[in-house]
Amino acid sequence: MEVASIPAKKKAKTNGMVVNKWTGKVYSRRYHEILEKRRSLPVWFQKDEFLQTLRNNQTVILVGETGSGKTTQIPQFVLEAVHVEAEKNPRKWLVGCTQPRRVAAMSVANRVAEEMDVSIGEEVGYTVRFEDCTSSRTVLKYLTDGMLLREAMTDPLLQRYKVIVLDEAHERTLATDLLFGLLKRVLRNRPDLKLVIMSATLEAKKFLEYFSGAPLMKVPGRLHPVEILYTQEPERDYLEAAIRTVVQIHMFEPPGDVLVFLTGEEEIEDACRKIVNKLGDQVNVVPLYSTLPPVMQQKIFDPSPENRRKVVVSTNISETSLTIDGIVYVVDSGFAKQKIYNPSNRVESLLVSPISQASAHQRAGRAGRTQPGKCFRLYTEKSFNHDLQSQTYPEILRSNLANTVLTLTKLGIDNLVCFDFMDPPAPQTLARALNDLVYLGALDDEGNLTKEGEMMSEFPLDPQMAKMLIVSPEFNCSNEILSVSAMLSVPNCFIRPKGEAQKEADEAKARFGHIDGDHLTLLNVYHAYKQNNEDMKWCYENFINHRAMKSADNVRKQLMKIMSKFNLKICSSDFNNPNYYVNIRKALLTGYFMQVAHLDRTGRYLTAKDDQVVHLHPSCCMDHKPEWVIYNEYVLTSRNFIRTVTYIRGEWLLDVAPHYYHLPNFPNSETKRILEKLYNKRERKNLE
DNA sequence: GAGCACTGC
Repeated sequence: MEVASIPAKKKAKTNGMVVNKWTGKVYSRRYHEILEKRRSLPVWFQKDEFLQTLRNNQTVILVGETGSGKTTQIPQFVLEAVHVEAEKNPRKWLVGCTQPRRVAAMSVANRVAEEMDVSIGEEVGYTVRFEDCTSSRTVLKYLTDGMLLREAMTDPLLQRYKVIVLDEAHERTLATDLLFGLLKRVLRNRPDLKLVIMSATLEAKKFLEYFSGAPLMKVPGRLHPVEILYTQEPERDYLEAAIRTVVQIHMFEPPGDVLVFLTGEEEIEDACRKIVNKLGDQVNVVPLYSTLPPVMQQKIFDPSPENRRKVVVSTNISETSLTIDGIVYVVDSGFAKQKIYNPSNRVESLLVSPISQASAHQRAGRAGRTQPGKCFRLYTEKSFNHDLQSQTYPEILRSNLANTVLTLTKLGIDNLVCFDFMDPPAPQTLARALNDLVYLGALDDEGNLTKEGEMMSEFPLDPQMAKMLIVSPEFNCSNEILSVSAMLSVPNCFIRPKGEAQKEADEAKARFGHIDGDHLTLLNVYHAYKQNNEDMKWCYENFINHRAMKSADNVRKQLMKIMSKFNLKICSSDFNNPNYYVNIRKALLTGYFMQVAHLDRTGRYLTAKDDQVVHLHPSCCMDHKPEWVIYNEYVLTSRNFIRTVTYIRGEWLLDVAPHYYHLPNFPNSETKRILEKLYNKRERKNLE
């Protein structure tokens, strides 16, 4: 790359005005204004150093704290370098930059388009699920990490790209972790491809070892100093301590907004009430969590009336996804709800657990964005140093990997044990995932992808759901299974306000209720929504979340497209056919036969094979307890609940999943004895 | 008779 020649090219002028090499137009005034600001960003002081490093290495690791400008500037630097080379080589090359979140990919792309004085979707674009805002002119593309992984499925060597920038690598999302291993392989086969790993704080040593030989470049951030204050003694009750701290900040500290980190919706609402009880309208208290409607979320950005102090009580959402300016004080409870996966019973659950040191660091940083701040940690310094792990466990170690294994297999990784994971998952987790995929028919006994598995891997869904979609035409109900799948893929559509309207909401929900279960209830809701022309008012009157429905419709369209691609028939039984719902329930079971529970003689449900005692979730719409049910989710909270449950018949298990309900290798249990009876009954029938 | 940290394809 001829980095040195860049300034010369910039001198192309018309009437003394500098011309934008991308559009051939004279740069706007706005461009020059922004350029001035860009030049003061910390990364600009290391621009030449970065380009030099990139020229001499295939992989570069760049660590830059918040405010360094790396996400917007580095891809543009890369582009300059690549463009110089591309002029000699007319082949089309793309610079791709991944983000863990859709919103970030879209907003950063918009910002960079503005900085480059081009229209979004032209030279600079983005690709996220449901939206591809790029064109044949695009040279710089922001995309979600999951999207790049998808692209790798059809383009294993990522031939369209000349440079890939993996941003926010420290977050260690599942997709980013898979891309690490994948890209290492691709780099070996494509000496011309370059990779830039960008991260806030990271376990530098671990990254350097993993990308052996890659140089590490550090860029300072532009944060104001944040004073860290610990408690002298461990706090017994972090909620009470958090409220007390907010009151103290309000009474003794100079003006400035407060951000409190707690763990969940209920706790946050509770804390907000208590703070209001203590301080009344001296402060402006605002809750913040993901399920809050966007209008309410927007409230955190509104200036407080009469310059009152704002207190934002938030979940982890403001640690990564949302940035609130003007925060001067952070109160860190030291806890967050985190996903835990237990491979032995395949249960994912949310558990309130201590955060990592890296996470605590990130939280503290939120206090220093606009001026020097203070962070009150509700734990002791000793606890910080000795009890908190340095980094949060990467997601890959906390997830069910069935989908991951399917993706990797599709990507041509046939020996998972040899795959170069930065943190290899537990062998038991991988084994369980492989097993499940064999049961689902996605892999054969040798672990090779089957034709069906090939199709399943193309659906952006869990393998069970993909399976039920693929078989649904055989049950003449793919239309209905598409709708159910879409509804299961979006947030809960039922709104249940606290207080007086609750009863009304429950009655509204009951009107959609289907006697045979929740999956069919969801189908009823979807049908009613369409019959009422997707009307917002109708949703409001029926306590249905309009956003969720719109998003379900979107998902449904995407899934239908994939179905058509494989020539899977889109069909329905006649609604008056007595088997209309039977067919749907059988199709559901063909995907979810591993998530079945049986009612024992004492009136408890036991999961098939694992024999765990589970309870119907109170949100379940069935007014009776059928002998056999399938469930969509196993949730571990105050009790073991199964949620979204539908009635099935035991005999169907023998038809739909004889390999899974093969008795010789079934553990001894009441369920097994019942299954034996079913098999015997069937045999007698066959003999008659 | 209870809940959904947060993402993503």
